[in-house]
Order: sequence, then C-alpha cells, then structure tokens
Amino acid sequence: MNVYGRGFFRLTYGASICNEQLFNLNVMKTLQNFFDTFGELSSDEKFYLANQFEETHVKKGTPLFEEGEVVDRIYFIGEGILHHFNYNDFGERKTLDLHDGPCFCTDLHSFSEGKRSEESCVALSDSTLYVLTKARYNALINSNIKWSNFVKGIIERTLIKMLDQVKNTANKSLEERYLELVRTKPKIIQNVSLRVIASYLGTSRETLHRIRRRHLVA
Amino acid sequence: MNVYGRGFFRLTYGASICNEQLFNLNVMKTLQNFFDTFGELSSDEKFYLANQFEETHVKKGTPLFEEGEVVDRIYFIGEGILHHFNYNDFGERKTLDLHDGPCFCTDLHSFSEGKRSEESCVALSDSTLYVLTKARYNALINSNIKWSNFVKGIIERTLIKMLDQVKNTANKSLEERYLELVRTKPKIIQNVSLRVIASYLGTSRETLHRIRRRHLVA
DNA sequence: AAAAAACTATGTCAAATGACACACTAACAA
DNA sequence: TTGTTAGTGTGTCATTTGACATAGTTTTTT
Repeated sequence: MNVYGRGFFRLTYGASICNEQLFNLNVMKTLQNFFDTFGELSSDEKFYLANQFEETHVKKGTPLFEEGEVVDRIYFIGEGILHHFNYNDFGERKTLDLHDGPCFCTDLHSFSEGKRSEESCVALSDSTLYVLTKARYNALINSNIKWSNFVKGIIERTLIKMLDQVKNTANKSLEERYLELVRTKPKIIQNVSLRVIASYLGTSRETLHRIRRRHLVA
Repeated sequence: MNVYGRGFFRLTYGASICNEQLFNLNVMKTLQNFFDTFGELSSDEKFYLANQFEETHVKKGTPLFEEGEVVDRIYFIGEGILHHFNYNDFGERKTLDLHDGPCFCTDLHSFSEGKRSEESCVALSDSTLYVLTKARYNALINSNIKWSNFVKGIIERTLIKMLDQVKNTANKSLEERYLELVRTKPKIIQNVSLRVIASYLGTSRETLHRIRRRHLVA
C-alpha cells in the first residue's frame, strides 16, 4: 500500500477518452489558453500542439509517477493539485513542490536522461491532466525550429519561475512566505493538509500551526 | 566609468585581431570542453559556437551586472568565482548563487524578457569570462534547429541542476550542506568570505562559525 | 606605513524551533 | 456503524538560532 493509504488506485490510460470531438474541445480550452500566454502560435498551431496531448481524469490519491520508475511523460495539469515529493536519508517525506494547475509537471531529470526517478507525485484533488509522451515530445522538438524554440521557451520560463522561487525563499521569512501562499494560492491552502504545506515551506507542522494561530487571533 | 565598473575591459575584435589564432585556441580550451559534456557537436560546430563568444578577463571585485540594468548578455565563466546576490526589503544582501566556473551565468529573467534586473553579480576572484550577447544568442537559436535544440539542452540542464539544488536543500541539514560544499567546491571555501558562504547556505555568519568550529575540533 | 574598512571569533541572552506527548477530530474502509 | 488511520491542536522542554556586543585580525585604501 502506498503512503496515501487505502482507496488509492493507479491511473489507467485510455479509460477517460470516450469522445474524440469532445476531447479536442476540452484540450483546446485549457491547454490552448495556456499556450496563449506565450503569444506566438496561430490557432492551427495551437490546435496541432494541443492534440499531441492525451486527456485524462484522475481521482484524489492517484499516483502520477513513483520512485524507481522512469518518467517518460510530461503532465500538463489543467485543473487540480499535485503533491511532488521524495524521501530523505531518514525516511522522512519531503515536499519538493505543490503543483497548482494550469502548469506542467514531470521529473525532468528522469524524463530528460532516462534515469529512474527518486521522486513521486500524487494527485491531492480530482484532477484533469493532459499527458505528452516522450516519443511525441521528441518528434515535436525535432520536427521544426518553431516547435523547438517554443519548447525552449517553456523550459526557460519554468527555470525563471524556479529561480524566482529560490530568490523568494532567500529574501523572505517563513511567515511572509506562508501569508503569500494564502494570498496567491488559496486552492492549496484549502485542499492540502497542514503537514504537507509545512513540509513545502520547509518547516514542521507545529511551527506552521503556531503561525496559523497567530493569524487567527489577529 | 562604464557599466562593468572599474578595472573591467572588453576584448574587442580589434584587439584580438593581433592574435586571432591564440584567441581561438583559448576559447577552444574551456568553452569547447564544456560543449563536449553535451556530446552532440562536431569540431567545426564547436569552433563556430565558441567563436560567438567574446573572451574577457576581469579582476576580483568587478561587477558583471548590477541592479537596475537590463542584462543583455550571457556569461560563460571559464575560470573564477562570481557572487550573484540581491537586496531584500530590509536592505540585507542575500546571496542567490555562487557560480564556480565552468558554468553559465546571467540574470535569465532580465535577459529573456528585457526587464531591469533586481540582482547584481560581482567577481570574487580574477576570472576568465566568455560573453555572448543577446543579439548573437537570438541569431543562433533562430538560425538552425540544431542550435535551438542545443541551447534548449543547456537551459534544460540548468533547470535540472536547479531542481536538484532545491531537493538537496529540502532533504539535508545545514551542516550536511556545508560539509558537502567543503567536499565538492573547495575553491568556494578557499576564496569566499564566511559571511557570503553563510548567506549562500541561508544562515547567519555566527551559526556557520559554530558549525566550522565543531569540525575544527573533531 | 598608517588609517580605515571589512571580516572573524566568541560570549551572552532572548526568541524560535523541533521533538515528544497526548487528546481530540475527520476521513474512510469493512 | 464501528474500528482504524491520518491529521490537528496544544502544552512542555531541550536545543538551535539570530541579534548584539566586542575584541582581535586581515585587507584595502590613502
């Protein structure tokens, strides 16, 4: 049994795809809107790109990938929250990220270099995901310089976001970061347990509880 | 004084024409060796790519870029240590990274989106740098799918390194991370002041001093 | 060489934190 | 419904940390 306890089942591919037409429309809505934030693609191009992904719906508790596995796919989270974590040398579960859609999610190290992952990822809410396989990804970036640069742009933006997060951690106190989370990611506060949020912020559940209490009184 | 500060000089093509051969050989040594770690380029390609960069030598204390400036270049550090930092809301200087060549260094947010930088970067030792301008960078990634994917690979690897660093911080104690630094980056330990290393590790100079003392006795 | 500036070592002390402990609550499976 | 498991709220206590203060050292500037 996995760490999330009973009632958790593995994602089966294809189970959710019943209507090709509807599928394309759904993919259009979330994925294509996201592509728009890069402001470079025509309608046809966005449509083509979105159709490289396969839509799937998963229930809370479903693992997307697990330690030991080679992650050969990229997830785009349309809607939902994913818990990305690993275990340290003392067997403690440490949160690496809380993905709050719309955004991408994978173990890049495993995906890019074909290594076995040391990380796991589990849905913390019912989620709508779009899966891009490595085969399709490779075909895409090698087909055309436009796609190559588009993907480069996505990776670049992810890196910028990451650098920004590191800067934020360096510059702000735990309490400031918690309050910022409350302000900017209410979905995470509402759907994720205190101990996971604590581990995401790099502290203990007791300390986060103290911060929370301080702000309930005030 | 120019934006690079005192003691900084640019090696112009005019200046390098007097010894084109030697210049190319130098660029070859460090940059091309680095490209090899990606294992995808022919000799001619590596030579071509290396020559997109301009070599320059800076003295300890030279600023490479500063807060308020638009960073329109990427540095490749052949040899040397760079201090990448910013100031938080309390005016405290916080270290974002200590770059230990060979590696790339820029403010990606500023470079990529043309925004004014909130960060600064200063050489902590005499350094050999190779500068790639944004104009040349853009020309490169738009010229050929091979270059586009090559650059994508560099950004991707930088992101993987970053993710790894975040994972490391989440999973290890301050003391473990300090000892790892001693083991893996002796140049940083030897050349960087205690307070900057402390800020790089996210702690105070007093606490780092205590760790250091514990390990002198033992 | 002298003066100034930056840095390190170290002690004290108050505040923050994590480790435990335990009661209580919520979610869930049988 | 009932037992089990995960999770929260909260107190105590020992440890760690950061803030200050200060003396000594190193580096840089003049």
